[in-house]
Amino acid sequence: MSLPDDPLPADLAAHLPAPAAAPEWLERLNAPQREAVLATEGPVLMLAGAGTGKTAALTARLGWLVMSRRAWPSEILCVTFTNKAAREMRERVGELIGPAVEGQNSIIPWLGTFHAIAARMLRRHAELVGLQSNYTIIDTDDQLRLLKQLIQAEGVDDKRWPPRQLASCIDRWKNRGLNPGDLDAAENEAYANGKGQRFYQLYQDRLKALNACDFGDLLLHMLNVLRANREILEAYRARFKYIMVDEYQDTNQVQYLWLRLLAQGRQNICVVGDDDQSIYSWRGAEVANILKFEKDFPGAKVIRLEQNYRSTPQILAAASGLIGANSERLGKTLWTEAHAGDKVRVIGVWDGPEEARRVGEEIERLEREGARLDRTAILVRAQFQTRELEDRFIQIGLAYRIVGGFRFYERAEVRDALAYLRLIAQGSDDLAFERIVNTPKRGLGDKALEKIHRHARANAVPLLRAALDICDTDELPARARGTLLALVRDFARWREEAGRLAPAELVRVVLDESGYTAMLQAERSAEAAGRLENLTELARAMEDYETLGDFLEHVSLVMDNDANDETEKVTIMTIHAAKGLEFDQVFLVGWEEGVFPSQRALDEGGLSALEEERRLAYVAITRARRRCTILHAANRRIYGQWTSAIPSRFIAEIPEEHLASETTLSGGASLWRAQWSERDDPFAHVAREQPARTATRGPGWQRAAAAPFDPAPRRVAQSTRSAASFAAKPRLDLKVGDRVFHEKFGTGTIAAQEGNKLEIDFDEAGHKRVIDSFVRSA
DNA sequence: ATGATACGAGTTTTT
DNA sequence: CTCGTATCAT
Repeated sequence: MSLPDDPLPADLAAHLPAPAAAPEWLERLNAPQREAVLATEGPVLMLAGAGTGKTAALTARLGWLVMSRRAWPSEILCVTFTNKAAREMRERVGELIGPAVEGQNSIIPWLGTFHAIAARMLRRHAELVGLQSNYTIIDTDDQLRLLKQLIQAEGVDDKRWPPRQLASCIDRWKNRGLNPGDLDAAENEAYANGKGQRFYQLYQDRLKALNACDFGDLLLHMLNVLRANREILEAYRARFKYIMVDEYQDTNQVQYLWLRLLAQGRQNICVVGDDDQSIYSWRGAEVANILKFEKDFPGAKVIRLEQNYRSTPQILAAASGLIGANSERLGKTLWTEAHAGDKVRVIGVWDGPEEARRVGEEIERLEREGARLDRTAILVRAQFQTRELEDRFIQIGLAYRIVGGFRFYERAEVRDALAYLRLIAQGSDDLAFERIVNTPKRGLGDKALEKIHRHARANAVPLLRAALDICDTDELPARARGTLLALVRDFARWREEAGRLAPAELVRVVLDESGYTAMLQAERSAEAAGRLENLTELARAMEDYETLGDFLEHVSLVMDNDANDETEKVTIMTIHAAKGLEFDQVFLVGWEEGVFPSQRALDEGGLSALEEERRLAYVAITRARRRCTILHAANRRIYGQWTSAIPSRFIAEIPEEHLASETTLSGGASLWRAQWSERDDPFAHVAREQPARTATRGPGWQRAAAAPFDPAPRRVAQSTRSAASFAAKPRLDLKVGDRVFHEKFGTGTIAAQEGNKLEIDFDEAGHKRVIDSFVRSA
């Protein structure tokens, strides 16, 4: 077995500097980093604490392998978890060796995410798992629709056994490298009383029939290929002289098995990770993989990167003290040469709204002192916490951006557009057809679709073809037949045009002629405006691709939304999303029992879940370069219910000498702290103090955390007016009664104007107070 | 076929 | 409370 050759950069050798000379960038690394770079042979475990220059070391190693001519770029496998990380590494390697090989569009061809690399390998071996090499990769949305169809076809109640649950089972199985035949009885029971295996098998069969696979399949199929075909495995082993893996603590079982197969043989595998930053066990990551690396690869060289270049000693000590409470660590001692800096601040407030006000004030204060908003972040445990902050920031006119939520290609409008394109590229893409047949509304509902389906099954043709055929019959009402025929003809025309037009041009034409654009324009909401923008953005992204096929092949794996923001904004995001990032100022909100650590972790996951929450807290604190402020509220409204809350145990676990506590509550922070040392059980005193007031409504997890609190909190004075906007002059171009447009709330009518603050009755969002600079005349 | 209301569920997220 | 889905009524 030999693999098709990658295009080797033929001019590389000619342009590389003499191999003997140690490049200057190698000298700039610290001793352990350099050691990790130069230890090219044999297994290496690089334990890289937060902010210790992990990426620098990894990219230097990659560069060194090439420049010392130990391997051609195409002989190095370098795996990351996110496209972002892959992109960053590619850029940085480019800076090291790039000048020598300018013009190469891919300097290291096998540098990418697990999924991108597996997808690429699988294109070569698709037939071995019953797929064609032009298979499509379906996303979660398609996956769920497909599963739902299967569940209903089997006559199983999809209320009692939601498709989501089945999807997560299948995902879990695939993450663990299990094929349908590998499930044991217990796993089989996990869905619909022992129908787990059957549905898994049905789903795989259906995917095969559609020439499609899901994300999990990319790795599992490839694992199956490597396991079943010795000669293919040997060919890859021969090819990849060196293997590098980033964020090894995040690998799941199938990724681990996949790597182990490839790395055994030469044993030139270098993994980088930090067991203290393992925060993805809930999606299959196994910290055990990094903990047992030395056993898997005997004689592995363990290199610790412990010099931190990011944070102040105070922040570092706070984080180290906290993570020290975890067991089963590989153990690192982070140190820094930086000056002491401020202690970590802990601020106790009365309730959620006060927390948001306080964060706003602190940020405005820092801003006046010269801090940059784009180097400031507010990290939350869960997405719902962003709302209060957002409300407050809109009110005081503080520029912010919220990271997370839906990724670009997951947005409905983008997926709709992609469905059109997929159907143009492949008329047999039934999932795409179903998606857009009545979007925009064309009067083709369930009835019509059902008939098309029947026709398709009867003649064993794809839905699009069946739609054409059914127009020759009188099965559909004349009206529906007309629109359907028009749609099918549109597709025929678009397919022709696809050959002539650039992809970006094609998508504009399609969105226009299908009426999709018109549909959004007709809807005058802020959301619709945003959607139109997203579609423009999609077309722009397509300009980088030559053909429609090229674009579609890459879109599901490597599209993400870098909001390339022009204005300086504060970032609000989850701690998970912040991993790998750093900010001068970090605000950590909602550090209360039940919020962080989350109640779910406390209820369900036992000690290991709590320790993961603690690692999350560690990640959160170590994002901060200069200043770290933790907030917690005594009362919080969750799902409409006021609940009282006690400070997170994580606050108590931070060594006191690195904390500066303050509180707006009488009694002070010391009171809370005292309660903590009293008992290990976080709920002990809650139960003691308010035994009779257990809530009878709401999800169990709020009940366990705290008794409902009433009456509504009212302790803190209302309306701490933002200093920045206090004396501002009103805009002369606006007056009460004017119609205005706000990018978040849509159109509305001005109800009152006071200084630069407006009260607006929005058509959809209701009555809001906003700063006038955020609206324009409508 | 489409809009209106009831109902239930409700961390973390990448590919 | 607030969202999305499911069912129902038009």
